[in-house]
Amino acid sequence: MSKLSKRDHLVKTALELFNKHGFHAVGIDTIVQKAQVSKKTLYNHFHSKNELILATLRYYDETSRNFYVREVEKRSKAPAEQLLAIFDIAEEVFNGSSFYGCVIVKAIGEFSEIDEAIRRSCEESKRLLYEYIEALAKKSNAQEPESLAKEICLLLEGAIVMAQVSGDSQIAFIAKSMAKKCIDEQVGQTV
Amino acid sequence: MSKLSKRDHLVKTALELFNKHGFHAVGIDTIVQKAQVSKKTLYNHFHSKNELILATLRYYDETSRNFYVREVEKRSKAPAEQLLAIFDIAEEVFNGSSFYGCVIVKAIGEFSEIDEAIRRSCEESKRLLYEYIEALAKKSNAQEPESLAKEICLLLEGAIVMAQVSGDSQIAFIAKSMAKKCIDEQVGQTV
DNA sequence: TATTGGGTAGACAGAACTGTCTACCTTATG
DNA sequence: CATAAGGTAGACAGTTCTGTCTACCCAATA
Repeated sequence: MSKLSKRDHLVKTALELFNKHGFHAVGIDTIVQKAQVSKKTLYNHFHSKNELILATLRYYDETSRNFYVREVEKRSKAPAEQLLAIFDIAEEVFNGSSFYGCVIVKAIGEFSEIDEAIRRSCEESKRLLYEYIEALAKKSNAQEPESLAKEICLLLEGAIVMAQVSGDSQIAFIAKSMAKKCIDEQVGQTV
Repeated sequence: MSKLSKRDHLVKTALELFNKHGFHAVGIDTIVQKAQVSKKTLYNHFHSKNELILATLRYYDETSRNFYVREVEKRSKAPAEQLLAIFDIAEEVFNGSSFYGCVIVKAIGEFSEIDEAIRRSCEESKRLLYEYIEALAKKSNAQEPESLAKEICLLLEGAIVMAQVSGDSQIAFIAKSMAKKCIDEQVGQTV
């Protein structure tokens, strides 16, 4: 019980720090200090920093995708509209205080040529996101759901980078209007 | 003369390493070893690692944007087609052996909350890219060139991330077809 | 030839980071 | 109460990193 919550707390704290400052820039000492946990405890739960990073990425992957899925279903029941809702949610994320770009992309940037396990975990994460979007595309009876899903993913990734660089969360709505055109083309004037 | 070329060589080597492994992951020792230059020489030219990073980003910004501008002009004279050519060039870049995602995005991810000068340099770099695209959009008589330029930038950034994660350079052509729709909408069936 | 500038190699100091380990504390339970 | 599990604080070893500095070398030039 307390074991799980300590571990969980460590992962959450680490995610916050990694997300903000990057993975190499944040040391173990900083993490345990911020998490109010002893170094021993951290190394009881994780054999190494890279293992903590992996756990952090898995945690982010799950909570972040869960969040999107939940919010999407909250906003609409029509699959085509759900695809569009993704961008409304993204805008709110961009606007939030803990947005520093995509932590998965950050991890790939720092580890793709250094740690194979981290690289794979990141690919998996992006693949799962794609599959979720593809499933929505199929449900909305798109003519070429794979193609539409790639387009939506591309728009989402583009919006994330633009929002990170410019700080303008409204870019999400530009991406949304572009997504609408892609969807309409394949589904035929839904919204 | 030899001074300039040493400096230049250092910057090129550093860019290669930073691009591949990230900025924090690459140490000064690695750079001087790979560049076949003594540590003293490096610190004669740059006061600190961060200054070397700044020079590296400036160098990348110039050469990379120059490369795009040159290639674009080589491929077409019509501004609307030039906007599309950007994605053909991007595909070739993605396919190249030295593509590891956008080094500017990588730098923002590692330094945006750590080093203000680096952050500003990255923003400037992306701004200059945007302005180049906006200029092309204006030349192609787009109804809303700012809006079109944002769309093209978004598609380009999205394609870079997707290519980096999936390793599939063909994503550039998906972005290109999406860009074509955006352009046609504002310019009126050009290509 | 003598000198000077700019290079090399690399030792070194000092800081920071990862990971280990000891010594102590707290809390739940038999 | 006694004990055991799991926590804390933090010293410590060993490595690595940044940045400095010394000692030497080579090539061009007065």
